[in-house]
Formats: sequence, C-alpha cells, structure tokens
Amino acid sequence: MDDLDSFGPGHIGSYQAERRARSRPLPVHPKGIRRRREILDRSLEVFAERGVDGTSLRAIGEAIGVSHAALRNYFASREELLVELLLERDVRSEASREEAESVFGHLTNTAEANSEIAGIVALYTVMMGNAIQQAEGDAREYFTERFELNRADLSSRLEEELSTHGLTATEDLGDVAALIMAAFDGLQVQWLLDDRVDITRILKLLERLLLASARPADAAPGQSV
Amino acid sequence: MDDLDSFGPGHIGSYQAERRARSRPLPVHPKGIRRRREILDRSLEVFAERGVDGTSLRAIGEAIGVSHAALRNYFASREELLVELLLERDVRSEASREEAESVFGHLTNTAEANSEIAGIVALYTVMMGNAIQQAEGDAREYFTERFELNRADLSSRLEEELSTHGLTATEDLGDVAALIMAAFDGLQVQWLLDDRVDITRILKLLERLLLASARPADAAPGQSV
DNA sequence: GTCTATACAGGGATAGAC
DNA sequence: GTCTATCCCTGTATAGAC
Repeated sequence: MDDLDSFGPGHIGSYQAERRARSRPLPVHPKGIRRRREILDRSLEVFAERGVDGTSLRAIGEAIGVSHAALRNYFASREELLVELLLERDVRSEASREEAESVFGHLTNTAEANSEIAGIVALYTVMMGNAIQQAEGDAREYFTERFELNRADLSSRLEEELSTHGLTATEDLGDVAALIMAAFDGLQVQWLLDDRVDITRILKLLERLLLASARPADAAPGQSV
Repeated sequence: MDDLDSFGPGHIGSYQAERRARSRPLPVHPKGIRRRREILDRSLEVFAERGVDGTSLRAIGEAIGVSHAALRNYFASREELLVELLLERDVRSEASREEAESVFGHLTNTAEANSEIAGIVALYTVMMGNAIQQAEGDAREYFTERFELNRADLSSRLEEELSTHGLTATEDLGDVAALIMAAFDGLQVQWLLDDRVDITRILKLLERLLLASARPADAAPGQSV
C-alpha cells in the first residue's frame, strides 16, 4: 500500500546487522518502543508537510513536543533516522512483492502505489543524492547494499520467470537487472519534476523490449523471438 | 572532453533567459570576468577535493583568497553557482554531441568521458536530489527544463536516425527518450556507488533492445525486425 | 564595481545537569 | 530519558570602505 522503491531487498543484508550494531540500541521498554515509533511516524508527517529539507530534528521534536536532543536517544543522527524510514518502506515493499504475479507486475504496482505518496519518493531520491556525496555514511551504505542485493535478486527472479515461460535470456541478466533498476529510479525523478511522465507505461515498454529479446529455451542461439 | 550529462540541451531554452534576468548581471570589465571564471574553476576543484557538501561558499572563497561574501557579487546564491557549473557542462556536451555519429554513440562517449571525472557526475546527481525537494528554485527549474528539452530533442533525433536506416519505430519515441534518459541517470548513480557497474555496456544492451523493436519502414505493422 | 566585516537565523552535534 | 546550554558550521543579508 505504499513505498516507492525499486523492489525491496530480498533479504535484509549484512549491512543491516552492522548498522544495528553501530546505532542506538533498540528500546526494550514499552514506553521507549512507543517513542521510537512516534518519532518515525511524525517524521513522515513533517516532511509530507514541509518537504525533506524542512524536516530538521528540531521540527520533528517540535511536532512531538520534545527537544531535538531527545531524538538522539533513539537515532544516532538525522541521517540514520531517515535511512530507517527507507528501510521500513523496503520491508513493506517486500511483503507486496511476494503477492505480485511477476517481476514487472511488482514494479508497476509499486510505481502506482508511489504515485499516491510523492513524499517518500522524494525522500528516496534526496537520500540517493546525499548518499553519493559521502565517502561513508548510513545513506551511502544503504544504497550501495540495496543496489547490490537488488541486482542479484532481480537477476535471479528474471531467470526464473523466463524459464517458467519456456524462454532463455539472450542478454546478461545482471546487466538487465541494473538497467531495470536504473530506469525505475530515473523515471521516478522525471515524474517528480513532471507528472506527465507515465512511469507505468514506460516500464511496460521496457518489459516488451526485454521479452522480445528472449528466445525459446530449445532454440539455437541466434534466432530470437 | 568532459561532462556527465545525458545529452546537453539542443538549444538553451527559455529558462536560461529568465534565469539570466533574475540573477546577478554578468560582469563587463576584464577583472570581473576573470573573477567570475576563477570562482567557477575553483569551485570545481574544491568539490573534487572535498565533495559537494564540503563545497561551501566559505571554502570556495578561501581557495581563491577572498571572503565568501565576495562570491555573491557574481552569483545570487550558492545554488545558482552550482547550476551554472551544470549549464557550462551542458554547453560542452552539446559541442561533443554534434561530432558524435549517432544518438547512442554520443551517450557512450559521454559515459566514458564521465568516468574520468566523477566529481561533476556527483554534482549532477546531488543537484538532482536538491531539485526535487524544492517547490521552486534554480536547480528545480534547471532539471525540469532540461528533462523536457532532452525528451523532445532525443525523440526527434531517434526518429531521424531510424529513418536514415530505413526503419520505423514501433514504440512511442517520447517514451523511449524518457526511458533512455532515465536509464542513463540511474546507471550513473549505481556506478557512483559501485564502479563495477559498466554504464557503456548496459547502454549498448538497451540500444540492441531498441533496434530490435524497430521494423523496416515499408513493412506492415506487426512484423518486427 | 569590488570587496571586507559583521550580523543573523538555522542546522546538527554534544556535554552535563536533573 | 529528557532537558538546557553551547559549539561550530552553514547560507544569506547589509553596511560601508576603497
């Protein structure tokens, strides 16, 4: 019912574990757990209203009624808080992926769900920009690991799906996965700046192109379609 | 010999004119002209060394030996300065585009040139993130207009190129243009985070897919390749 | 025209009191 | 766990020297 991502990570990934070790310990008492949830929920509300750059720790704290310093009992930094929001969305996206009938089915579902919540798409894109301007940092690690996992996952799911239809790929599926992910992310940016860009329609175009390039599994290489 | 962009704008665009009217007047005296150039050049050096977010006005001023306030005689804001760098790169890219033999030839040329100057690619991507988190602003206008112009330009160049080879498109070329641009930008992000992602190779994959979808201009619709 | 000096509002991060 | 107070950084703005 939400999220923007290009496919949630198939599994959570080693980065997750490392990050957990580095960051604030998860609260164990009910009050702490509620507080942490409240911070995450309010953060989403605040940047839905004021944009990503308007979402300062002070603004979030103000929305809850605590000082900005209090937030840092739960999140070591503002960046960590925002990455946590992206991770939560990945988990939900992963759930919806398991219901989807095909790779591109999930992609277009995601694109359509995203169109209703531009806020999180914007957060994703802004964080992507933040990620690459750092030598290290939570956002950079998040995206690096995410891309790597998704390339591998998507690649194997594509292979599986092709063989189900009695097809064999004529192109490197790792490259195809990178291409699909790049197209998805790039189209989201264009859509954010101009909503006439129809992500779903263009993804279906890409799907047609890729399907046409596959060949029957029993045919000799060279004769496509 | 440089730049990252996905195709410089075919023409400069109305935004350019409006922006000029809004910003600081261009210097007319030799000293001012030299100073403005120096600021732009040093800016590139500074964020090559310290990253985009390390490129504060104070850092640039320090590299030149002037106060940060002096920079604002030439650029109304930090954002305007950075957008100016992107515009300069577009102009140079446009020149190289005219030498390229084909649409994808220019794209792969650009990708290869970019691989030597990760700095400007990072600037482009970071500014893209900045652009979408603003309701208005120089960066947002730059990217909105850039994408719109490039979709139109690329679309018409693709049509031209297909007809040169006696081919007709079976897909909407506006959508194809958006797809190519999205793939290019998205691949750049992935490459910035993991240089094992081979932009050129994947762009060639996309080119193959698109070429295979075209059909002879005299053939009836339905029979592809 | 060009530049310095200075002030301001806002950001994230941090130390230490309670 | 939360606070206040503080630090240092940022972009922006203005006044006035030369």
